[in-house]
Amino acid sequence: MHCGQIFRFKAAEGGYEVLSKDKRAFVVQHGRDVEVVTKDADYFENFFDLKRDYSVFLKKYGGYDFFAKAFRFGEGIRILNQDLQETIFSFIISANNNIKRIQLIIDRICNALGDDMGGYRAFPSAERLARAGEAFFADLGAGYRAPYLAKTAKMLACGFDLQCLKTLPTVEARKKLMSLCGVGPKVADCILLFGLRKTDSFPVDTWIEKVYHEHFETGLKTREDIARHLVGLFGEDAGYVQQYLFYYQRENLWTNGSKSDNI
DNA sequence: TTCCAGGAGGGGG
DNA sequence: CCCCCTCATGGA
Repeated sequence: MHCGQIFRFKAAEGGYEVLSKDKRAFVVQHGRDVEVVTKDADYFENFFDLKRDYSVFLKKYGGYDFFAKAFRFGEGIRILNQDLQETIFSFIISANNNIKRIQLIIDRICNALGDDMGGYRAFPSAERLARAGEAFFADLGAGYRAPYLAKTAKMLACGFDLQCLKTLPTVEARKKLMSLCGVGPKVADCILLFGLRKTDSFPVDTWIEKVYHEHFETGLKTREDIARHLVGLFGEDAGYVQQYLFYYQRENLWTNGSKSDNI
């Protein structure tokens, strides 16, 4: 839950309450197994990508020492299949922000505008977000992202074609996503990966930039170049590899306060 | 006080 | 195309 793909979850009943779109699940870990309790089993089976065998990534990339450690550390990670609109708004908010505050802002948006589902609230529609306007987002503490959110909500409510993105090649879908206000290269990559399952995407944020310079090579400078290089290296597996590396890097710097992991 | 967080938009060259 | 600056907000 803590690998930064999803922002609507909280501790509950010995595990977590997980919200996606207008649906809810409770997850509890028992040793190596995780129990998922929900009324929408099919939705969350797809959401958590439960049919895929993730051990193949260790077999393929275990030769990279840093990846092998990252995989074992983050074993159980899934690339989530999230609602596209929710993913778009969530990651616009994520720009130059920290996860705790991203969670807070999204929580406030749902509490203010989401349908009451009986015990929790749904993520509001683009139409409702568009009606709320820029001031609404500013009042919630979205900061300078408030106008981005308002503009993108308006675009999505006014017929921006999200449907075609699923069948579009990754490069084309990326270009189209970046025409949304507040969606640059990195945010687009997150939307491609978590909202459209384009796994030939490698979101490069400040943490992945550190990973790259510490464990790969240092030839490339811009995040765009690094992302392109890593997609070239891992292809359709790029998104999976990225997630293990991101989680490991971030969690280690948190708990140890230093990079204790150079190999 | 300064730095940092799952960066992006805008201007100028 | 590139480089540079600025943009809220809150915690460390």
